[in-house]
Amino acid sequence: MELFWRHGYEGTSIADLTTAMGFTPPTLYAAFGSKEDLYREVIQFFLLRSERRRMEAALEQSSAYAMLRSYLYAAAENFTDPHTPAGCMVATAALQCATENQPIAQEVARIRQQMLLAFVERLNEAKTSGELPTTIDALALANFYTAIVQGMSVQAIDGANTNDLIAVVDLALSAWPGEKSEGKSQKSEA
Amino acid sequence: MELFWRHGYEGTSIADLTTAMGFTPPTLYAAFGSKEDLYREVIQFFLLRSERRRMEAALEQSSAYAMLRSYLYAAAENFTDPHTPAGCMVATAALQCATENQPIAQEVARIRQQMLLAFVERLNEAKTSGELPTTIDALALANFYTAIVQGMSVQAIDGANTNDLIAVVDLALSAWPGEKSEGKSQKSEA
DNA sequence: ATAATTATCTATCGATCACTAGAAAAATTT
DNA sequence: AAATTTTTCTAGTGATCGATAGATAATTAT
Repeated sequence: MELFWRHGYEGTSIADLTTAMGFTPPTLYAAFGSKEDLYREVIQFFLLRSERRRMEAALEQSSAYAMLRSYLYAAAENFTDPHTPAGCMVATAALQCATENQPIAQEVARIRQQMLLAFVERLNEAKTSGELPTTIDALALANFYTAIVQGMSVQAIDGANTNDLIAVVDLALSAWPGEKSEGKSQKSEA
Repeated sequence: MELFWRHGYEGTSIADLTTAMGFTPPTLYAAFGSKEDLYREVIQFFLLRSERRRMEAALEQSSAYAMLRSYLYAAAENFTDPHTPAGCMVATAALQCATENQPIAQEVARIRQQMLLAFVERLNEAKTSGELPTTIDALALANFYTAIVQGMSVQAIDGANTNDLIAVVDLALSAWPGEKSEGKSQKSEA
């Protein structure tokens, strides 16, 4: 996971993987089938380990604003965690790749769309509950906060630290077009 | 340029390039030296053709807010221009690559930093002129709008259209912490 | 027209790509 | 302990990677 995270799908070779894991190619192929299968498995592992945890904690918040704040602060921390490669493994993964690897790019893009849709659903709930004006375009708002997450991933890869990203998050939250009600277990402001 | 733009540095092979250009490898090497040299030349061409034009038009605006609006609207259009590959060739390029291509990644990252610094300078001018409160953190604000640009590039690659990105831009502009004075040749609102 | 130069070709270089057949070793079962 | 199964290894597959030597064709200079 760390190799794919840091170098991407095309930038990581079978030799890199087997060297890092301490065995030879046949063992890798017996265990994972192919490089593509392994990458898909790694992405799923990453999602369970990082992304899903982040999203589930965020969705527990009682307001959509608090959900976004929770998610974005967690992203700011995780993208700059010194124990893992910088950035997000899906937010900015496989954006450009060779034609033969297009299926990989599409799969990662599909996961990004799912992340977006989770935001859209939560924002629509907020419109129903009255937290957001019904005139708000939930998809546009979700695209905006998703863009922030993707931009944060780029900047983390470029060397930004946690505080840099928190400053970006605070500015993004200032664009929130509804009441800024608190969630039930909000984090402290930075 | 189109091949590198669409498939990235690692995703584009010499065979891809020579086939598209209609000659053989020795011709390419006689003309450009190496794949790496060619890529650098392509990036410079891209900057002159797209990025610099966008930035110079934006910097002509008389207010920092109008500059940002000009730049972001131009990006929304350019990133989704059907005549060119989606997204930006530098904003989201070479984020993950093999160890041996790290120099390429660093060069593109350096260009991203220059783009950021141009924003920072303009925002500091805005603080001097009184357009922005002196309490504003220009670097943080520049990081925020740069993140938006990078996120827009990701979303353009994922299939977003111009209006999708304009909606993101409008939300980003709503976070502007100063007076929203108009530039001398502003574009119409969407 | 001939000579010199430039440009492009064919054919290939060694290295590395993802991947695998078949043998050897380790673990498990009887 | 012997037989079976599973795992991992050595050693290599053909394909493609970026890049090049040497021949040929096209252009330019004399």
